[in-house]
Amino acid sequence: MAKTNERGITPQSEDFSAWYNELVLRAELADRGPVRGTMVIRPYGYRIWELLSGELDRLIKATGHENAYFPLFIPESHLRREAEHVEGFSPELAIVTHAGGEDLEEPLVVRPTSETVIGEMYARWIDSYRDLPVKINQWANVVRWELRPRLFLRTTEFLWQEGHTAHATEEEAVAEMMVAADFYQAVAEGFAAMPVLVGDKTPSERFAGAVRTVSLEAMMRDGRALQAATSHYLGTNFARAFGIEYTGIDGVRALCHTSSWGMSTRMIGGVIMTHGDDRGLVLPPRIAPHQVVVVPIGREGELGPVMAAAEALAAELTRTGVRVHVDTRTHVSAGFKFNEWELRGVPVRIELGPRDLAAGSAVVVDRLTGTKTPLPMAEVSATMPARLDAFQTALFDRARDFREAHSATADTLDELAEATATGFAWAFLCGDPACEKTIQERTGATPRCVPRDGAAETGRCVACGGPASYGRRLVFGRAY
RNA sequence: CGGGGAGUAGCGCAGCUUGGUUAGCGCGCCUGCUUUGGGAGCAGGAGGUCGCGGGUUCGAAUCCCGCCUCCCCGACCA
Repeated sequence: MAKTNERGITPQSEDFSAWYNELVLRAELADRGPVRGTMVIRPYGYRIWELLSGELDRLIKATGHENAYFPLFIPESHLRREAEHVEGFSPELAIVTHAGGEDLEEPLVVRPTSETVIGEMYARWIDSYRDLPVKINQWANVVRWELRPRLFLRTTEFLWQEGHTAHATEEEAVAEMMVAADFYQAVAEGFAAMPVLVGDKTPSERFAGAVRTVSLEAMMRDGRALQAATSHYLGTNFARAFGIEYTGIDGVRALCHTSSWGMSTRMIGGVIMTHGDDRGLVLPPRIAPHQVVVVPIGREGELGPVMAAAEALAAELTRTGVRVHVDTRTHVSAGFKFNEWELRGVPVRIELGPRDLAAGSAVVVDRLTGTKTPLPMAEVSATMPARLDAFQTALFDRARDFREAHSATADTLDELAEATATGFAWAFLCGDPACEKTIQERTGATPRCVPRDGAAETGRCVACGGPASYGRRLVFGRAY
């Protein structure tokens, strides 16, 4: 365990996971629940989730999906209908065997995901090609029993959104999978300022029961990969298992092609590990609960006018659409507040004291650079939206530059091991799962995805030297 | 599940080896006064089933046995 004085947090370079744990707790994003692996999302963390999920919800609706809600409990027998699916999830299921004071006739599984219940219902609702496509999303909690929990990254219960669609053809279902991947990328890059590589999973990394899985992979500041969201083309696997069929225009009975896609509270963990530094969290303005915090400074006698000016400035900022918070606490010092709001990742701090009032100005402080800029009061709110936009862009650019600086092509296992020790490796793979296994055993890294933007290229498998599949290099990394 | 570490006040810890007053320290908390431009000061105060159960003993936070929980590192996962 790394040492830390009671005021600071363990530096990233000393112990990244200690840094992460301390930060989540100290910034009051979340706390551990009484049951191992469970998490309480505190108001500050939940607000981030609201901002993130609000944007995603808007995009989901804008692409023609409707929200609904399906039950938490799934009859165990239903889950068993899709063989690969059960097999994939069985080690992490929570099962209720006793309820209402009696043993249940049939155990109930607490949903680890809802393909099965939703499939069951779709089978009931879909009769004709005229009923298609069905495009439904739900916001829900799911439970996957975790052996090694981490707040936000891997908790036994987590919040997410799961979209489930049914289509007449493979082309439509695959296109749907890509629509979802696109809006996930828009949220990750445009709001979380987290650059992602989007592409197919290899068969061994695919979702249990899927024909294709597309994931978004981001690099954390310790060089490891985080899967930020996934989107699946399920083929007719679930349609066959649950009887999701329609009669076509030609009168022929056919199986639907389905898709599913999800983004979870893990994204918050990604934000923390993409942007945070040794002083604490750094939040992208678009998902920051407070984009600006005003810290009034002054002795008791002179605090009145300062507070009044702070409130007036805040009102002005609110009018320009900025989320602003005035820290009116009088029992902690100004210096304490500076440190605390830096720890909690507020993009811009405004210091306002008697000296500023006299000069008709305020001091604007940037969380990323620490730069303090005295500005005439009138300019503070006028320039704030642009300042926040620039901050958002700077965060994204910094994260992308970091990823590029920690990525390398690898044509041998040694090169792959070296690159993935600190970041990503781009390498060829033949497609044999045995080679993936070899690579993981030798380097700890796994293929994260086949980046859809990767340049077309051919070569030899980094593990066996055989001819490469996929027509391009895959990204490898050590995964969270 | 395997390996390592830890359970003592809200948080972080000392005390345990070598049993013995009323279990300490820092931070935080409460009250008052002074303070406030980078984690304020002084004074006073509150706060403890020493993880749980059993045992040894005149006497256990301390020694012995059993159990539970949490954290970290490895194999599966959004």
